[in-house]
Amino acid sequence: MKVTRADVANAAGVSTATVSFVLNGSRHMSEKTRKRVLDAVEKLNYTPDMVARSMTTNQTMQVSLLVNDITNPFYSEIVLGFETAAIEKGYFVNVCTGSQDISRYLDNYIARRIDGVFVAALPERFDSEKLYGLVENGIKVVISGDRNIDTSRISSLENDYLDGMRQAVSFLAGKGHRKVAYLSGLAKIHTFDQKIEGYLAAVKEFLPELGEKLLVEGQAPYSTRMEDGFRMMNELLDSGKDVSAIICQNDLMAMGAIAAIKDRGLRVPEDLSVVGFDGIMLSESWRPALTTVSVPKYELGRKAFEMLYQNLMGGTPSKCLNSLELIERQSTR
Amino acid sequence: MKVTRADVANAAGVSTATVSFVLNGSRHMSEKTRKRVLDAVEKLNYTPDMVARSMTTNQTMQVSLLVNDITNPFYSEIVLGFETAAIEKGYFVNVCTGSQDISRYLDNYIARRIDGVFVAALPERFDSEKLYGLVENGIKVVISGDRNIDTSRISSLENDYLDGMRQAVSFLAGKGHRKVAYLSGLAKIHTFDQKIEGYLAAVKEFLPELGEKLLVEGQAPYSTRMEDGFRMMNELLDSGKDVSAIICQNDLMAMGAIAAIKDRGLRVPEDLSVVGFDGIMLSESWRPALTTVSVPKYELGRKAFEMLYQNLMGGTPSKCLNSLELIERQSTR
DNA sequence: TTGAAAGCGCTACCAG
DNA sequence: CTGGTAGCGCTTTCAA
Repeated sequence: MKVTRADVANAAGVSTATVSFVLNGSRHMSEKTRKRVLDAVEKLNYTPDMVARSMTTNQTMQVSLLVNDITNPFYSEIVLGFETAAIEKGYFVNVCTGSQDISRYLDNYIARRIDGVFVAALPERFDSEKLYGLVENGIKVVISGDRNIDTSRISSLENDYLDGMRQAVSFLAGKGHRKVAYLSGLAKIHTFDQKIEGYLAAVKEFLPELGEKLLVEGQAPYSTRMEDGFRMMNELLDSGKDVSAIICQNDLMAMGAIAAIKDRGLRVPEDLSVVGFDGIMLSESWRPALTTVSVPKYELGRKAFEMLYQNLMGGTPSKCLNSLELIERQSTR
Repeated sequence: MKVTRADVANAAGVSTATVSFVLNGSRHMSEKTRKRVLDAVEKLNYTPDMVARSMTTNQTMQVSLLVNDITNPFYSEIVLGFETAAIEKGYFVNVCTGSQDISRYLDNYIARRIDGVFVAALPERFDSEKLYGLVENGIKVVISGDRNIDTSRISSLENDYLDGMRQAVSFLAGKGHRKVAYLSGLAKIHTFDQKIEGYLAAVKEFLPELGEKLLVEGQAPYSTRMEDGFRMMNELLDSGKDVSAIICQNDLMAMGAIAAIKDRGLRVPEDLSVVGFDGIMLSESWRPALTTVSVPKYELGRKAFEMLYQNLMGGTPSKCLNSLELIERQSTR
């Protein structure tokens, strides 16, 4: 029923080995045989079976991208960049949404012999030993978001959030803001939100007089969605603390925060300035358009695949630090 | 190096067949042997190789979800529902973003022996013969968005956009709106945007006096993103046509349209009412919060997998029509 | 320039 | 209740 290599060989009057050689171009064949085989392939409408091929080549030509939360548009563009680069090199891409237990995906990678993975999920959500487990099983991995990783075994692709936060605080301070709050949305464990660290350092540098730090933490493992921004902004407002500008962990939270501000009859940026992070497409169409510290998402996705690919081709794991750029729009004054 | 079935058999002092039987529970084994095998598995840290297994079982336990545009949050929730249901049944899910040539994904499904696919991409973007090609290769498929599909071969899961549009127009007419426009964003080929058909019918029913139809079409294959809504709204406003309410193909376009309206100093809903489609999470946090015809996205994803699963278990392709619900919020008056 | 055949790791039929 | 073993479709070494 299913057309196989043998059928093609038969139809072309050659051996299965010959068919392989012409199909994979792994050996020079006479033009005549080549044509005979190709004609047979065409006639029988033959499609090579990647599963069987994987058995012998020991590679699946499948790479995976594990994102933290597919619901956050931040990841969409990363996915696009990654996929585009991967397809160019003939890989099939597998995106995993992060909606389930992360370890589960990781186990599957081993069982399914995925060639490489780009993990863009919060390291709090899984045991990083598992990552090294992948490596031991011959799977190449690139991670984004865990600065404690052993870069001799796993490639690391980070964004310079320390500097990004510095830009944000410095920008607001330059506009005359003295009371700048940060809605983190991540748990206290500072290791995972470098932005907290960046905020603390930048406040010290630019707003030394700000006594009590206006830092709002989230709940474990993370609460960085739009509704979290909405809720946390309300909490901040309810607390009666004096604040004139808010920095949010990401654009989604910033949007939620703005909704909360508007619902109280306050205006952005007249009464309160808001800056986000990520620079998702939505941030531009949102009204007021968001001032945000933008991450080069598409490029990040591409870069991640490139790092993976180098590793796949025999190179050693590498590391890379992306710079961020503040984009001024309408939500700040 | 890699620990295999044979190693386990060896360590447990049994045959590979025995190992298979206890691991798959496909035959009853004595408690003693069972334990011996399980211990060996544990000790050697053995993971079954799904690739090899696929070779013999002729199924990969992998299903795929092909969305039109991962960038549209509408799909995120569908993905979540689909994935959750699939994982419950032990399937590995593969989401394809739709950023590339759709046929390419389809070809890959065959080569990689994917068990089943849920296609939620616009049928304009690929040759539907390809879909039947999948079926011929033993792949089960569920499609959403093509009402012309042969449901004896492919399962169909549609949303009742005809009724949804009827609800939208009737709702606006009930509010006293006489000049209701529709920003479609899809090409003229009415077959693919049932909403156009619904709009025309509903206008005829509720607004018979509306002479010139206020229908703004998009460019092929589709232009239904936020910036398209922004652009099309500007075009409509520039045209000087008299209009008091706008229905948009989806929420994203509605948001873009609102941004365009606000940029002209007009207000929503005071000057213009706007209703969207889909009911994405964002639509609730947007200000003004969007009135929208909501699609049960998570449930739709789940349902899609269930249909696929029935088919996979030997059932015949089925069909299903989802009802929609209008949610009134702040963008209409 | 081409072919034969030995696996890759697993399942499941046929024996015992 | 357990084992032997023939494949699944493909690649690639070794011979011809």
